[in-house]
Amino acid sequence: MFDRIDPRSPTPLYEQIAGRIRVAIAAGELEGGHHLSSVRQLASTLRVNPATVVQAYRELEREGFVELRHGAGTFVRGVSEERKKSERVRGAAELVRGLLAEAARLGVNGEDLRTALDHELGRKVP
Amino acid sequence: MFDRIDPRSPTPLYEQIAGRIRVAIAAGELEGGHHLSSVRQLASTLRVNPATVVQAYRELEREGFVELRHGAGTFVRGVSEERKKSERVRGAAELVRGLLAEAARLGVNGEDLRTALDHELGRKVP
DNA sequence: CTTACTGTATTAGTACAACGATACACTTGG
DNA sequence: CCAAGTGTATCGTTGTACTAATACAGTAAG
Repeated sequence: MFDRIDPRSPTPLYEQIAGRIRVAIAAGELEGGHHLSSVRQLASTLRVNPATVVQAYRELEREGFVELRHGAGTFVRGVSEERKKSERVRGAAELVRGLLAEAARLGVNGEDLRTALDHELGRKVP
Repeated sequence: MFDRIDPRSPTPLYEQIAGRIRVAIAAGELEGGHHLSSVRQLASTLRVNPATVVQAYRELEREGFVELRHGAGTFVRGVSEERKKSERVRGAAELVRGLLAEAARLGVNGEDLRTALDHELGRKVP
């Protein structure tokens, strides 16, 4: 799962790590109860400090994707399809609100955004 | 134009300043040729360091909204409606691409985004 | 119980953005 | 010309995000 991780990327290491695991869970590749690599193990694999992996795991914990159990390990949380969907909706709403705030800052209105989004999506799924 | 500016906001002072002026120009409240407050004057009004105002003006200059003339002042650039529109479209496209990247990171698909956007926009203009 | 594994907590170092202070250089009106 | 106003350039301080280092504490298998 971790073929390439880029220390020189502007996105922080812990974000890269969390990102991979997050999408794996969201895509259903990792099911509930799955035992993730230990902090030290993954850190060693990635040639990264254990604290960095911890930071990634903590972020995923805040988001409800995993559960850290002291002394036992880190496990993927079981999430119902129902909850997955509502989580996606919540996430989408949050992203869109951020987008609208940014847009207002730039003097771009909602209609322009909708047009742009349709355009981008249209290109990906013609 | 600058009733409140918040030093404790997570958005930097210079961004707040640039933001106000940017939307004022985009909205047509400030026309081409308009002489903006001098760096020191605005800094004094906002109780902020002149360099901070400079940073805001520079950002607006990079974006093509204003022109800084050494010894003379800072002036709003005349922008055609045509260009304003294309700028908005370009800005919107950029924002949307950023949004899609974020969404992918979180496992949120484009359809969810479109739904969320329509929802947000619908609420504002029922 | 002991050991070898797990996560936890605290601290430090590095890099960078933000903001401010100060001296410099150009423009314009008198 | 010159004085008052303008932007310019450079540096230092501060705060914060990121990463690492190291010592601590819980869990579970033997």
